[in-house]
Amino acid sequence: MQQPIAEDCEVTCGGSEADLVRIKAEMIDEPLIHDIAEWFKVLSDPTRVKIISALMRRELCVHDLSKLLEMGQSAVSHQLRYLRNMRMVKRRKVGKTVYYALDDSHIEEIIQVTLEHLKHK
Amino acid sequence: MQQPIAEDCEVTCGGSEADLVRIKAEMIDEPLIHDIAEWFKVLSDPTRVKIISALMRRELCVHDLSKLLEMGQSAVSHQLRYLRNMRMVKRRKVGKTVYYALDDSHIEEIIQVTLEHLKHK
DNA sequence: GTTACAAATGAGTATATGCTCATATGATAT
DNA sequence: ATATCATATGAGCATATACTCATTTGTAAC
Repeated sequence: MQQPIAEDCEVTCGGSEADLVRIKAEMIDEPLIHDIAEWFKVLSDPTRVKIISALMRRELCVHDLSKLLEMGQSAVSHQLRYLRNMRMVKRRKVGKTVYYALDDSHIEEIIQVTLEHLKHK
Repeated sequence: MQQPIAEDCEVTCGGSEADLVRIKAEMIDEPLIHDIAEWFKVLSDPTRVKIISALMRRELCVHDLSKLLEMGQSAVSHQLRYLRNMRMVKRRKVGKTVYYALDDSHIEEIIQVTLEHLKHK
């Protein structure tokens, strides 16, 4: 499709052609693959990890997050929008200030698992 | 540092200044934050998730991976190098062909956890 | 209404990413 | 040595990403 792939390679490296067909059928299907990638992308940026890390302690307003991360309010706000779209955080408005909190029960668990994993390397 | 942040905001949105200092101390520290982000970045791309997904069945050579993903050999090779640098996969050379296999005991577990998580949304 | 502050947002920009193409390397066979 | 196949790699390019700056929106106090 993209690049010329030898069609005459009947005896593939490891298994038979039928074997490949079977593996392809067993693989996670396309839409789910993209969901997984999208989900992991959330924590693939240091700024977002920091935000989550801070919110794991308690809910915080944008201003305080901005101070904690030593980043501009705009940058933090942009990332918070991203996290909100991904349903990782939720908002609570009180007057002029907006409080953000984690809105995903699994995220802390997954970060913990990852931390354990990184330690044992 | 980057953007003018009001210095006179003694009474911050939620907690005291000391509270913020404490939270900052409790947050995951900078180098670890970057390690976490780097680790999540591995699975933040559909192609890499597909490769991992295929290798979860059995080890495969570059050619077969290329056929399974319906992608050019070069593209697959580039991603495999990335995955190898991140110590996610390992190589086994037999003659001209190179077999790749998972080299991370935790990755399958984390994908499983993620799949469960995505289902319950 | 005006002013002031918190947060959100759009535009612009510099860098990162993932692919393609062409070529190089490594290994086997002749 | 030459040819061939499997894989690796460098350069180039198009798109995505994460920030900054300027401006807008939303809310409260005056």
